[in-house]
Amino acid sequence: MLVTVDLASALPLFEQLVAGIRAQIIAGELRAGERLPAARELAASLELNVHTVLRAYQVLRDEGFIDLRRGRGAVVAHRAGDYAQLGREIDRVVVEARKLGLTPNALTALIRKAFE
Amino acid sequence: MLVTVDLASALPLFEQLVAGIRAQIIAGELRAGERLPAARELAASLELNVHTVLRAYQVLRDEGFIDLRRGRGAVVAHRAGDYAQLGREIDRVVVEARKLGLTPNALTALIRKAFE
DNA sequence: TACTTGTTCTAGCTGAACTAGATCAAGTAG
DNA sequence: CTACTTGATCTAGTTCAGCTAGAACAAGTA
Repeated sequence: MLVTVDLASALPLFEQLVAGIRAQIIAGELRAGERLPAARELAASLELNVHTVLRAYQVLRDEGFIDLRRGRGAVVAHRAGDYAQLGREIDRVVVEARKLGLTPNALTALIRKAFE
Repeated sequence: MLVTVDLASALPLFEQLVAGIRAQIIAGELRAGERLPAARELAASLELNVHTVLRAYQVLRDEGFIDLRRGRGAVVAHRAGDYAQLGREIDRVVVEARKLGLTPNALTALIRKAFE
């Protein structure tokens, strides 16, 4: 599993981990039942604190993307739904936003408002 | 102009101001040339610090939504583009995300990645 | 039984966000 | 010219989220 982290980014480290792993699950690069590296292991390879990785794992669990159990580790959950259509919709909204010269922040803020 | 702020929100106050005003400009509720309240004035009515409002105004200026000049205040900028299509695309992507049980955070993270 | 691995707790550090007050500079209005 | 308005800039103190660190605990595995 390939996940990278940017210390200079404005996004919190645990959010970067969440985003990276979540994107891979949605893209099908990580399949249901597949096991993620142990938190201590991933933390060591990324030179992060265990707590940071664990927090990311807990967010992914809360969102339903993985299952966590002591002794067994983190496993990609079985999740219903086809993400292909979502990907196409996302591409379209990004194209439209770019056309209007919106910043990523502006677009995501608008979407967050529409989500309420 | 109606803008509200939620002290309990995880979003920074200045971001909430930016999002609120930006949304009104895009929705056409605030028109090009129209003047926003003076920073000191808006700060007083929302019980915020002037610096917080000024920061929001500066973000909106950086994004091209308003013009700022000393003595004259903040004025909605003339901006090309039709936002109706964007609104429809946003609605579609939100519907799709809801269908898949995604959280707002998950959706915005995916969009941010697609924007890169 | 020994090991793995997530869970929980305490604790300290850092930087962003917010507030506060003061001063400056560009523009407006009399 | 003068007084007022209003954004720009600077310093400074407080609070809180994020990150790190270390330890002990509990559920599961071999």
